[in-house]
Amino acid sequence: MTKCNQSIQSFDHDHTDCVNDALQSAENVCAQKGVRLTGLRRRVLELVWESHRPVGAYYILESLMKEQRAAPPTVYRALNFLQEQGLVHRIASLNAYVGCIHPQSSHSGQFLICGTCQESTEILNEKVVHVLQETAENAGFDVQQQMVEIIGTCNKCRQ
Amino acid sequence: MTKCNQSIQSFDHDHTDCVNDALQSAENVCAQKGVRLTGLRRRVLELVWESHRPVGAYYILESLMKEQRAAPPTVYRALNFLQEQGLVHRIASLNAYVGCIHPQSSHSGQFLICGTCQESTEILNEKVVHVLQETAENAGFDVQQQMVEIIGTCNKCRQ
DNA sequence: AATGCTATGTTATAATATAACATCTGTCAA
DNA sequence: TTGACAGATGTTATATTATAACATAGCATT
Repeated sequence: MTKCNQSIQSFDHDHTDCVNDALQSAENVCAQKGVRLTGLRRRVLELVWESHRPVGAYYILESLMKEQRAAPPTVYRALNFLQEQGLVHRIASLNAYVGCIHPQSSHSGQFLICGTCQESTEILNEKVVHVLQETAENAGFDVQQQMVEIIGTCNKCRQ
Repeated sequence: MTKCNQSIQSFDHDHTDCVNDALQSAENVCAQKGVRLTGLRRRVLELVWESHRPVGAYYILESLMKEQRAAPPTVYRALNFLQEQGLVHRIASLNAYVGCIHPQSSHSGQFLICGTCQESTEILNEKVVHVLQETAENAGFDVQQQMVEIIGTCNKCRQ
């Protein structure tokens, strides 16, 4: 069975597996880094992963409020933690969050974002990473993070 | 005298020239496209250009309010127009706007954004444009816009 | 148990952006 | 010249996204 790529194969696999894999992977990453994946943080990560689309903080908040008392800072703090650990990415052009598909390797996210269905596919083009790094270096610029967001229409929606 | 690059040479040139050039260029672009660069739009563009940093919509609003009655939609509509005409870019990671340094040629913006001084330098690396285009195409994705924002520390601030 | 650190709760508010509808202004046809 | 239309702007209200500031709880170490 194909693995979830946060979008491309949305409907041809059992997404529960993807969520579980992501959570297990997160446990490992956090254990290795010596940081605490608390119940709350774990649950927020799960909520992010359950959606095939990038989800807004307030959407997560609503889901969370069905289970417990929660306010915006609750969610934002969890999301910030998850971002810092490389477990989720924030997509700036959508003000939304999406699970990272390879949290083991540190990297900046590159995304194909469909304006029609809102699904987002994370890609990782090393060539782009390097060229951008090089360009920045030539300008004496020290890179901390690369944000690449490509907005357009996905294959499914073009048909 | 060097020309303004929205940041790199901030303090070694007469920025008034840059602003004037940008406004003149905008007039030409709009005339050519048959769209109206009204007084308001022109003034908003000028305010964007006057700053060497990307400016927020509410900053522009405040400036504008010193001269005339204005409300958020006034500013957002002008900014949207300017974006559509390729005269300004919106930097998603800052929720801020910056004048485009080559509005004649249509393109997506690539930016080096300094986290220390907030200055942003627009770059245009064709290689990146092409590689991203290619990557997207291979996924059957139709690109409408490329957003590249590199966050880090600029040369000046590293010293 | 006392201490201190991290995480979470709670309240309020800041910052960014848009909806919806009213009015004005310029253009062009009759 | 006028009136009819379209596009631009004004106006009011509100939606959406995010953080500040301070209080409390939970856990680890001594």
